[in-house]
Amino acid sequence: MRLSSYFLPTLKETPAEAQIASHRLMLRAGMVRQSAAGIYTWLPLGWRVLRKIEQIVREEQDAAGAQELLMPTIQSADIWRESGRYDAYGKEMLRIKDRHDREMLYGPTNEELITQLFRDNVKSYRQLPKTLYHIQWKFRDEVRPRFGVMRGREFLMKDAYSFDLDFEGAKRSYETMFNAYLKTFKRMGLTAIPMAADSGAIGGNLTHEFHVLAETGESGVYYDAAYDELAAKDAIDLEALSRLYAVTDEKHDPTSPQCPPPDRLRVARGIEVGHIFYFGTKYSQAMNAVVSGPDGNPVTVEMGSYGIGVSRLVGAIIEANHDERGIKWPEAVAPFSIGLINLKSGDAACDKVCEDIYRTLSEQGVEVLYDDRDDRAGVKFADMDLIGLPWQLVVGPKGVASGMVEIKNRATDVKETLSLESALARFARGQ
RNA sequence: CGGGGUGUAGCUCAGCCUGGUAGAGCGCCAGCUUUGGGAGCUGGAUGCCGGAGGUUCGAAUCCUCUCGCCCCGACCA
Repeated sequence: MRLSSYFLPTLKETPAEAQIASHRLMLRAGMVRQSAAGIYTWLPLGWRVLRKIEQIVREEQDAAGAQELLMPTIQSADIWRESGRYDAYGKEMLRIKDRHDREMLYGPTNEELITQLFRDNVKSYRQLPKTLYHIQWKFRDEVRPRFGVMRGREFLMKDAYSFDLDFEGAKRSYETMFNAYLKTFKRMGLTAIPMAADSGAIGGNLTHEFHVLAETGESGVYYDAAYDELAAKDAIDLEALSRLYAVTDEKHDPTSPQCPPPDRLRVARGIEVGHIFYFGTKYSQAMNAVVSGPDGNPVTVEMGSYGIGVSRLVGAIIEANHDERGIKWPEAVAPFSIGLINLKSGDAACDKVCEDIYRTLSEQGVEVLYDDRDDRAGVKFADMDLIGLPWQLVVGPKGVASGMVEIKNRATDVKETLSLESALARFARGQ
C-alpha cells in the first residue's frame, strides 16, 4: 500500500477525549474514529488489525474443533422471555421495536439464539458433542463506555457454545477451549492469565477470566509468580496451571491456603480479554434443549459458553505494546509487516530503489506500507513510529549511492545498516 | 444511574468574569526554498461559538431549558 493514497488520517496532537494510551494511539494512528459514545468506525489501518486478530481467533477455534456459523445481530424478544433473561438483563440491553411493534433487541450475547438453533436441529446424543461459534458484533448499552474500543458499547466478540451429553463431556469441552484460549492469546504476543472468576449474570459454577497484564487494566489481579514460568512453556500443563493461585481482586483472599507467600504473590492490573463458563443446563432446561440418550430417554444437554473480546484485544495489545512514540505491533497482528520509508521522494535514484523494493516484496506476499509521500523525513519517521509496524526499511540518497539501506526493528528500536540484497533476503516471505 | 467537568476552525485551545464586526498554534490549499528524525518564507481557505428559547439597540459572552462528549463511582468481552 502506498501511503500517498492510503486513507490514514494521523494526528500529531492528542485528542482531548482519549485518556489511556491505546485509545490515544488508535486515534492518532488513524485506526478508529468515534461516531457516538462507545461506538466506533474502524478505518482501514485499524480494520486490518481487527481482521488479523479475528483470523487468529478463528484458526484456533477451528483447531479446537469448534465450527463457525453466523447468527444475526438483531434478535426477537421471545426467546429471551423463554430463558427468563428478557427482564433480568436490564437496561444494558438495547431494546427496539420493528414496524409492527414487535419487540426486538440488538444481541448482547447469543445463548438464547444458539440454544434455539440447537434444540430445533439436534435430536440425538450421537450428534454430540458440538461446539459452535461465531464472530459477531454485539451491543451492550454500558452506563459508561470509556477507554475507546476497550469498553465500547458496540464491540466485536467471538462467542462459542458447547453442547455435551453429560458433565464429563462438558468438562472436556471446557478444557479444550481453555487450552485454545491460551494458544490464541500467546499467538498475539500476549501473556493472558486465566483466573478463577465470578460467573456474573450468565450464571454457572465453573468459570475463568483471561486477563492480559497491562498497567492500565481495569481489574486488579493476584497471581502466583510460578505462573510466568509455566506460561513460557509451549505445552501448557493444565493440571499444574489450574493449581496455581490466580484471582481477580474481588476474589483475592490472603488467608486462603492456596494463596502463595508474599514473595511469590504478584499483584498487577489486568484487562479481561476472554471469559469462559460452564453453566450446565441453565439454558437447555429453560428452553428445552433435549436429545435422546443412549437408552432412548431424553437428556437435557450440558452447555458452556466462551467469549473473546476481539475488538477489545486491539486495545489490549496496544496497552501491552507501545512506547511514548507510538505502537509496537507484534508481528502476528501488525497491519503491515514493513514500513518502507523513502527519505527523498522525487529523487530519481531513491524512487527507483523504493519502487523495486516495494514491487519485489509485494510480489512475495510481504505486506509493505510504502511511504512515498512528498514529505520531510521527520514526518515520515514520526508517522511510522506512531503506526508501529514491526520493521522499518529506510532508503535515502546517501545509502542508495553506496547500495545500502537501513532497517529498524520497532520493538527494540535497533537499527542496522546493510546491503539492499541482504535486506530483501531478510524480509523475503517465510523468514 | 448518582457526582464532577466540558462543548468556539480538521486537532489542541484562548476569548466568556466585565455584552460591541470570531482568534492563536498546528493541520489544510497555492507558490518558492527544502528533504538523514513532526521544516522555512509568502499568500490563501475554513466557523449555525452544540441546539432551542429568553434578556438587550446588540449575545460566543448574561438567564432558562435541552442535547452531545469526557472524568470519578456501582456493572461487563
